[in-house]
Amino acid sequence: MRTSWADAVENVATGSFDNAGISGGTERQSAPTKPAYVPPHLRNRTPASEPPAPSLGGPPSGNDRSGYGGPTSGSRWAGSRPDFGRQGYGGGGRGGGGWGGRGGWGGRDREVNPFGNDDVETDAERVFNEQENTGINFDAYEDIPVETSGDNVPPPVNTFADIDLGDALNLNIRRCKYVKPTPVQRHAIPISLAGRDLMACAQTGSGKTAAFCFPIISGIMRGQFPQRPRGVRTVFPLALILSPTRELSMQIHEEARKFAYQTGVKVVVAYGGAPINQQLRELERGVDILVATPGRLVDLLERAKVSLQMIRYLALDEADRMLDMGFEPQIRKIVEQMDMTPRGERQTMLFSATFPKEIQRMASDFLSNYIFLAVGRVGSSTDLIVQRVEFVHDSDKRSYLMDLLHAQKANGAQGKQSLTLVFVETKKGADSLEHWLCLNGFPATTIHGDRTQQERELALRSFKSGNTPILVATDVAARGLDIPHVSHVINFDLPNDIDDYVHRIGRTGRAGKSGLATAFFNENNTSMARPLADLMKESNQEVPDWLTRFASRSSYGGKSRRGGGRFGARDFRRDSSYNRSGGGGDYYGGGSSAGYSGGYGGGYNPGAASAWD
DNA sequence: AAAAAAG
Repeated sequence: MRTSWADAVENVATGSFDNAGISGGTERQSAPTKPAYVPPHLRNRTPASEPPAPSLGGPPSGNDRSGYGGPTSGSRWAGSRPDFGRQGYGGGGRGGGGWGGRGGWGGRDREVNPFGNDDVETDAERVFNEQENTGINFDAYEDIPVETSGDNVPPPVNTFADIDLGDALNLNIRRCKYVKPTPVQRHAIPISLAGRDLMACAQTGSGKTAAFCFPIISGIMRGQFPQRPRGVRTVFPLALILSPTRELSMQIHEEARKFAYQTGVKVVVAYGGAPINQQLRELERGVDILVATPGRLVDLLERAKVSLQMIRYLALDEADRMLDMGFEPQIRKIVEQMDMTPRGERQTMLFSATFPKEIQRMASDFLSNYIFLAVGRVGSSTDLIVQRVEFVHDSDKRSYLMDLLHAQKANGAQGKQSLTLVFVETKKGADSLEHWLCLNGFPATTIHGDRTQQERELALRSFKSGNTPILVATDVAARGLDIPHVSHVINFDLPNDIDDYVHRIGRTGRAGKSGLATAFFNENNTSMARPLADLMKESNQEVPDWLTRFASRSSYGGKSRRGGGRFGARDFRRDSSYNRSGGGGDYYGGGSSAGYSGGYGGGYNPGAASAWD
């Protein structure tokens, strides 16, 4: 079934795109004819040396589609790849030449080096650093449970060298000291490079950001895009990355800037709570990839500072959160009611560690003939995190907390570097606990949505640096934040959703490091007893007897169990209750997907079913 | 019921 890379790509190019659901309802305004977009790596070349560009001329979306659908076009998706992109931007500095492509860039400022120093390490250093930097037992990767479903799933790769990401990006990968792709990267990158939509479920701390950034950057470097209008005050990013919190957007931006360094791909971030004028100035200097939180983006769209009509890539990080009750209307507005390129004509990638079925169903509105990917963690789920639950009445929580913090301090072995993240339920509770900790001589700070953005960022910096090694946080810090050296996550108040718990404890045990998670449980948390006990059992944790008793007593109103504990979720399309609806044709390209008719995706390998069924 | 996200 799986053949070669090129075949897989070819299959995608020649048939299985779902175009059916799109052509009807979506009418897009024709943009005026524009000169062809010059990709960054070609900007200082003479026309004679350029590869034949697909003819562009009509509406940007329509003909770009034919551009990557056509097998002979030599487009960025197709199997036939001209060698542009492989040379001319390799040797470190990308040389001075004035770029013709973008207006007003003649005196373009020098790109700030996002890496501490620009040296690419020697091989000896690389070997030395390999374990320290990855910390992951790569030998165990063979055992990692992986589930894919959907049509013609491209096969995974084993090394970055197996994928042609381009010299500039490869150099940045080395600068980041990434040696091997993580499991989610091994699977997700080929899928994205093949132009497919993707719903990816992978554990916290498993390299998801790079998994969606690499294909986006690579695609923009190679892509042929219509020239974006200049001289207007509206900017036209090619890629949009949305995340649920400002700090996470900042973090993604910082990472993406490293990956995009010296590729000519410009990454800009926009989020609320910060002066908009500075962000506007950044935008006006040019943007290929926009990283944003929903509120600020809607603001920018309504002011017509940003247009989404040239978006080719849409990525939602923490996608399940983005589509939950609070966020969903805003996301729907951005994706469906503004001028966003319709699904099928853009590439959409959804990533999260958890993916409830109801959210998957909603998310499929944004996707076209997508591949579902679930990648487990090395070993069993959350193997690297030791989870403890203690029964603590609300009135005793503070003194219990103090005991834990004293013990941590006395332990000392982890030293100054050891950080403790304390989650509470409410903003008020966060302030009050921080105040109390400080009164009692514990160096604590707090982050939550009632603090100013400046205070939030200061708190996070102070925590990261070890200056205040205790951070009291609401769920604003539950997802995605990569904070090295968090050795202990304390759920002072348990969340009401097991998925939130999973994300919270995922702030420790990152990048192969071990971590400890302690939860305070009492009679107010009975609804969490069952899912918590199940989760702990699945991750080989010791479940206290009293919790088991609570679990068996509690009626079960929560969400159904995750697939065997190896994954955050499984493809809802494989759930029989969704297959009889007949709406399935929506997702599988209106019959072009013979491989799926049995209920399993064409790329699914039946021989391995016993591993997770 | 709370948290996040615009000002």
